[in-house]
Amino acid sequence: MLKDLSHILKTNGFKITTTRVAILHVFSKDCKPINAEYIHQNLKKQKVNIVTIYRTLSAFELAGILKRVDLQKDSTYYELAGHHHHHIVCIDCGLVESFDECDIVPLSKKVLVHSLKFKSITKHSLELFGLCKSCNKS
Amino acid sequence: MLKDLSHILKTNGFKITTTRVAILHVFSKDCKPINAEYIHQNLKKQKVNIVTIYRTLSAFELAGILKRVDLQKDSTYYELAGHHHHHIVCIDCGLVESFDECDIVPLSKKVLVHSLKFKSITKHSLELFGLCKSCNKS
DNA sequence: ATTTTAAATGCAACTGATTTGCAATTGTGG
DNA sequence: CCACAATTGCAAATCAGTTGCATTTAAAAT
Repeated sequence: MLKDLSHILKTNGFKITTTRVAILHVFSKDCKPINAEYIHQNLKKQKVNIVTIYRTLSAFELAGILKRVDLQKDSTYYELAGHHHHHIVCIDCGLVESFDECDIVPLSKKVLVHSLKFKSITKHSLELFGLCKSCNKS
Repeated sequence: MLKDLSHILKTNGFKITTTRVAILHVFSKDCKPINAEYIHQNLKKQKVNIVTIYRTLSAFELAGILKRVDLQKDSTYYELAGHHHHHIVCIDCGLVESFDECDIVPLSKKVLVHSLKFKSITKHSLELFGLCKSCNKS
């Protein structure tokens, strides 16, 4: 799997550094949206400066390796840019679950037809918010 | 119309201050999502401290007068909490247009049925991103 | 109309996330 | 193995937003 990760770096024109492989590893290990701070804490052995993590996240997003996810939290979350999906976020504890259902494309087309000012739609955000089963009890 | 605005304040248990009426006025004048900085600049005559604006925005959101809108910009945008709608945002110039179409409720229900961890869905975010007619030319 | 009181405001300082400048380090092609 | 550009770390800066506290003010009570 580590070979996979360096392959991602290579095909995107990045140098294969331990730091970047390790960062990618955190993403592929926990398959969920994470932020810079989370990565920082999960790299105890590496001791990577948080600035480097921020720079890496930006670079990876620009290259299309990572996708920014908008969870309406205080900081920016990213996940591996794999297949298209969305999230449900618990407004109480912050738990995140993914789902694949997405009917947005036909909606986008309809909206675009009615739109006065827009010519094209290239992406969308869609996140659901609610209470997870644990938090719903309280 | 100013009477309307003070009425909003009164029914929500706020004092009728010139500052707050003025802030509400900016929202009702330009019918689009705006941020603290925008309000600050559009209150030249009033000279309201930006801290006051931040506090007012929070209070109004809590009271349900304003709704937070997530446009994937650097700062937080709000608009008057009226009827349910969503936005298209130009990824080039930031232009925002609204639309009313929204099929999310049936989708939410389907997702909830399949969800392992969630018990209820209370709200959702949905914004479209693309190029407006001016920016599409370049 | 005047007093009283809690809400509203301004100012200054602070926080937390993220960015920038610059010098030191490290992959990688030649 | 060398040279050079990419990568990293460190310190300081930036930017949105928050907090503490003293002052002001709208509105309720007198």
